[in-house]
Order: sequence, then structure tokens, then C-alpha cells
Amino acid sequence: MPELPEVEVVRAGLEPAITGATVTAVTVLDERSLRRHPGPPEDFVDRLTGATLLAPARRGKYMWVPIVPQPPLREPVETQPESAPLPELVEGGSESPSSALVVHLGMSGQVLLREPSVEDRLTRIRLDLAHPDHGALRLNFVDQRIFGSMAIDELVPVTDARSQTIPSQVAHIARDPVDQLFDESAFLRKLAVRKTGIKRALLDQTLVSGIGNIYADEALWAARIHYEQPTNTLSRLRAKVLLGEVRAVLAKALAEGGTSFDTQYLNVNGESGYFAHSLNAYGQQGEPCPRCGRQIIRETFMNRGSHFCPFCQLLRLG
DNA sequence: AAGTAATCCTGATCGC
DNA sequence: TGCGATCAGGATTACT
Repeated sequence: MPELPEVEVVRAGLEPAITGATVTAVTVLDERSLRRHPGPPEDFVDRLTGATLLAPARRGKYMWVPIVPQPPLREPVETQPESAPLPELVEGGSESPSSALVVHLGMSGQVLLREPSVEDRLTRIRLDLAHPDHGALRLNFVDQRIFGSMAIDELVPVTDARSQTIPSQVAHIARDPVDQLFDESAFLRKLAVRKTGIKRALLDQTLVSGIGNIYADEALWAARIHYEQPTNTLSRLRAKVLLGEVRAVLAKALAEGGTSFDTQYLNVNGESGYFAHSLNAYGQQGEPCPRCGRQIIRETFMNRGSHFCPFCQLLRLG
């Protein structure tokens, strides 16, 4: 479930269930779901098996679970070559983790928490877990289109805060608008010099992360801005209003458990969100605009749909 | 350098 | 019922 609210629903659902659990088995059913793993599938399995999972984190549409690797088995002393002094790298219980399981849901990914041995159709990767308090459980990574992925990646320091880390493959995206450290003035500055349409900019994860096609259309409708309005023609005030609408729609969707059009987009317990009932523009082509009553239309844009009210959301040029 | 199209995929659904 | 076309919530890559 792709956009920020849906990913956050998954992250929040995972947190109490898997934090502190140990991975007992890893089954890769389709290697294409490891396309973002920097190494062969066996490497993914080896690094994850036996590892302990810490509390899941998120930025934008990416989620990751920091992992503490299985402590390496002590080699029998007699096999140690020479007597090279070994660095005391283990016992670092207070050390912060250096790697994480990175999960991206793509267009159709789901993370489902199940009783042991439960199977789900279209499962691409399966993790069997043992939790000290909750016992055994199974995590099925389901993904119809295989645009999503799992990967083990190194955690690197962020550049804009102390003692925070992020997977290296996520480091290039901007913070999301619900992040306390989101740099609003930097976003507005970049927006002002961009030469592109506003929707393209909203979907550019290096400018602001977490927004996808649904919430871009919803926020633009709320702010009464046409999706092709050039970014450099938006006043700072209009841009700030738009950002406010983005935050509002993301928060409301999160409160309602995300958007589910059908059984494909579910939380970790296989349940739908309710925000689909609150959509004003997305998927509402042919329906009356909730504000002015005229028909919402859909246009093809970036190989997908843009939904808007042609009366409320006028393209203003010049 | 920056902006935009092309590409990666499968499965559900719709119209004929 | 069958079959092809269409559509889907994303991000990276390769061009211009």
C-alpha cells in the first residue's frame, strides 16, 4: 500500500508485533523482489537468518527494520590463524545497529502478519519469526506487480540531524511533510526555482517524500490548484497553503487507516482502510465536485490519471 | 544540469 | 466463456 499513510499503517502495525523478534527462517519465493538487495539472494537469507529485529522506522514510502545480526559463532581457538589480536566486536549490546531490512511496497506490496504456516497468494518473500513474548509468527511479503522490494542495506548517518541513521538506498529522498525535521523553507525555495508542473514536483520524492498519485490529486483539489500549474508561478503563500493541505490529507488518511479500493491494499492484519470514502477528486471522474457540483474529470498524465475539478482548479498562466 | 519519457511487472476487470 | 485491451496507489534508468 503505497503512499505515506498506508506505509505508516503498516509500520505501526508491525512495531508491537515484531520488535525484539528473531528471524528463524527466510524463504525467497521470487528473487525479483530482491532487486534492490545489493548482493545475491543467498546473501539476503544469510544476513537475515538468526537476526533480531528492532523497531521499524519510515521515511516517505520507505520502511526499514534495523537488525542485530546473529552473533558469529566463536571459532575454535586452534583454527585461528597465527595469533592476530581479534577486535572485540561482539558484546556491543549498546551499539546502534549498522544494517536494516528495507521494505518498499511499490505499487502493490503488502506485509501480512500471520500465524505460523499460513500461506498467502502472491507471497514473494516469507519470514518466519520467533518473538520472546508473542511466540512464533509469520511475515508474508505479498506483491502482485513486483515493483516493491526487500533488501538488507547499511545504515548511514543522516546529514541533517545527530545520531540518526537511514539505509543508504533511502538517503537520497527528502524528509516527508509529517517529519518534525522536514525543512519547509528548503522545500519552498526549491519549488520556486523548478520549471515543471506542480504535480510532478509533489511526486518527486527528492523534493518532498511520501506523496503519491492519490494524495497529490487530493491536496491539489483542496488547494484549488491545477496539476500542471508551473511551480515557479505559485506564490510562496499558495505553496504554503498547498503544503498545509498535503499535511491535512495525509493526516486524515492515516487516521482512517489509509486508502483501500479493494482487497489488494490492506494493513498487516489484512484489513482495509476507510479513506476511500473521503476522496474528493481521486477516482471521482464523472462525479460532481463536492465543492461546486461540476463534474470531476480525469486526464492522462505521467502514464497515470490526474483527477481534478476543471472549474475549481483553473490553470493560471501569465 | 535538469526535466521528462521509457521501463520494470502481474493480475483484475471490462468490453466485445 | 473467451480473449485482448486497459488499468493500477512507484521509482529508477536512460535519454534530450
